[in-house]
Amino acid sequence: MELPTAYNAKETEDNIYKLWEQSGYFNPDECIKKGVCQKNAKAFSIVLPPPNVTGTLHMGHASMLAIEDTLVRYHRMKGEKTLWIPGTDHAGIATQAKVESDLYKKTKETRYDVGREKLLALVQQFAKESHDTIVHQVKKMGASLDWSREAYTLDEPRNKAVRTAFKTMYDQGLIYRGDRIVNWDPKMQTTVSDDEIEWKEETAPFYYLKYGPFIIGTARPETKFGDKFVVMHPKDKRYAQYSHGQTLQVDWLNGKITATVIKDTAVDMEFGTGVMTITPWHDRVDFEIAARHNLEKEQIIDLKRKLLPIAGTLAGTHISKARPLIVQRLQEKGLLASTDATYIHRVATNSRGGGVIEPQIMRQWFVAVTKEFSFPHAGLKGIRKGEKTTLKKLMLHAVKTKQIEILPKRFEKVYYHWINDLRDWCVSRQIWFGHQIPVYYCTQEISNSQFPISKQIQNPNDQNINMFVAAEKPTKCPICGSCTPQQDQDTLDTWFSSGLWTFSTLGWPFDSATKHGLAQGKPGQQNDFANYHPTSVLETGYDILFFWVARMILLSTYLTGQIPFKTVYLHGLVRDNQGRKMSKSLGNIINPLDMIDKYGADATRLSLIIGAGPGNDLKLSEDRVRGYRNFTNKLWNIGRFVAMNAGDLDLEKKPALSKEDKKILADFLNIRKSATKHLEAFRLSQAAEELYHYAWHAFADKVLEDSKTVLQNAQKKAGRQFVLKEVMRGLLTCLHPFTPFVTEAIYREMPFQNKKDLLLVETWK
RNA sequence: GGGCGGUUAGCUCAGCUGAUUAGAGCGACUGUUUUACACACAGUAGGCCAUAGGUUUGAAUCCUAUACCGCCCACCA
Repeated sequence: MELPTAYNAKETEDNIYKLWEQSGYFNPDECIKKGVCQKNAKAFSIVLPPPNVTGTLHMGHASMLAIEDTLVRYHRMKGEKTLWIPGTDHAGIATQAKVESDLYKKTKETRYDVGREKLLALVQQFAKESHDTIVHQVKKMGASLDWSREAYTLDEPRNKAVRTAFKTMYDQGLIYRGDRIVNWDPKMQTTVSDDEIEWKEETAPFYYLKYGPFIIGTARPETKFGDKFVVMHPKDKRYAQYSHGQTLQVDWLNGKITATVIKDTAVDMEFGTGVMTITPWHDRVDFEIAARHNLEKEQIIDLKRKLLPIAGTLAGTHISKARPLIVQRLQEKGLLASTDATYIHRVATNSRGGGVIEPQIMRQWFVAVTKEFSFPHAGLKGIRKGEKTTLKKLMLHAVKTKQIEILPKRFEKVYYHWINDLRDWCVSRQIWFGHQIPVYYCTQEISNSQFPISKQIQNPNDQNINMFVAAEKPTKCPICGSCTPQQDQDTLDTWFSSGLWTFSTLGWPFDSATKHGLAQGKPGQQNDFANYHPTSVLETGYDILFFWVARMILLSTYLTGQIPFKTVYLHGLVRDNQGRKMSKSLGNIINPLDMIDKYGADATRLSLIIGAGPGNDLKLSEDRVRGYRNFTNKLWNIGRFVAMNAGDLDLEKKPALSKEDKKILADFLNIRKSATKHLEAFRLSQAAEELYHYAWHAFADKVLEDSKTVLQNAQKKAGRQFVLKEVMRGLLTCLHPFTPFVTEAIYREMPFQNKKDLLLVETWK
């Protein structure tokens, strides 16, 4: 057959992907059915970190897909029962923020203008389109995912898992409702978790104010109305004359107030004057000081950042307008001692497209990470059923006992450190797109109450609400027996549903009678959890170690009694060739689809694998991709040479091999052995590099060149032809996980004996 | 403030448990259109492996310190 002299990735790849999909081999059940995998073979499973349905894939996703697909293909070719589950993440705040911003740009309407139902319809529409784009891109990369098991963090089976998880944790007291200080985003009108905060540096005037005999400093004079407590370090000699609990009359913003002296070690004696007043409602550190001394807390700023009646004449004024007025008043009253205009401080913002965070004390739902409970499962190594533990301890336990290994190892330390400082996790959000909290209120008892629950902040001590938690929507109220209970309007943090990902995609929760998985909802796949959990590898970027990896460990160990995965492989960030983050504003984004279009998916994949170690950032340039495109072409021509020169070999009898022939075979076997070793140790880069080097500079440059003369010799010809075909077959097999398209395309043209229908399921010995 | 990582050819990086003439890719230069491939081939140039000490028969590799670059966490009113 006449083959073109240059490999054309663009014309080949989509057809090859179709062949793979049609073969069914991405689904391990099909592999078993068709006999390319044993039913009792060792399992290898990965859940794809679900991309957010907020737009399109970037190079980071491409790198993730390349790494995972390489591992998956390798293990599939090793004959393991291999499952890679695809899915997408609804990404609550991020997605809703994107749709809200698009809506506002288009029609100048806010979410409150269009209402919950219409906004959700818009979000779902956007999510659907985004999903389709993502799936298309994922396929373009050649990812061998089992699409028959595709999941979505917000679909019905996952919703069932979320409701069950919430209910289980609530029943054991690990989810509770509490009035605590949270990060409130006034722009998105929702709480956000500690991890979702991004600190931005800002220069703002810093004011020194006279507070009775003291000088206090602040960058936020608008919070100072209610300051009745003045705090200093108990060992500060400068203020030894003042004693804890002592009161003094102070002339303040709205006239005379009674101030109380508090001594607390949280005060830094070196900073400023060593004295500060506190605003417990709007500052975490102040909140903790107030909690320690049981001090009164007062709200100053409302949820829209407007001042409350405590501000007197300024009540109802937005703080951005109020601030200069307050400074002016301070000046008039002679309370302003001095101003430092060059003060640099850091402002907390919502990294998911929101605004400046205003801490607030609010009634929200929390996961208790330090509360003791008795462990409900048997089978988790090192913890007995009924043993007292905490969620924090579970998270530490799984890694400390080496049941979970984090690569690179140095991230284990980072992980421990993060857990040690972990506070209870606020899981309720006031956005509309997400899993609605499975909490219900009896409408008989709370007829005057307002929903959503966050609005009840005006009356935080109200304990009269009759509520209950249910995994299934109740038809009749179990409290009054007659009303239709109303569901809480809040939604859950998106990471709560992604934290269940390894098992919510494998059939959890189970029907207690049949032990069959319910979430999967497909007959024949009910044993997915038994077969594939814990998953083998969790591969993701190191930037979401805390957001996601830690939470999966928490939720999986607690809810299933199993670790979610055995190995965590953390890849680095893909940066531009100068080491800068890729961003729209810098205009340095390299789009994976562009690279695939120009150079092929194989070249794009190699450029993301070679030179990338776990945890290390990768600098990518178009030159690199072009270089690997050249390699795919080289490989194609190696294939052509072998097909042209060894095609007429008699397949029936094995010819005699010369010493050189044997050496060539042995050399290749060494390379394969080494590649195997590297892959088992997750050194993908090393494996790919050695194979690359062998194919080009050993097999092509030496063996093929030498063969040109050997093949002229009638005695030696058959032996050499045999060797060329053997090595070619092995080389295609070993390279297939890295460059699946071109190797599959060559394989189709090769005159091999007992060829499999696809290289995809050729055996890696 | 605490922690972590990096510093090897012009650029991007390998170099795993110490002994290599210190490597690869891209780029540069010279030559070659040879019937697998010019997206190629043959060759050339280019490195006191950040700095200073130490351990060792032997260090790019292990230890200590310093400098610079980067990242993460905490956060000071």
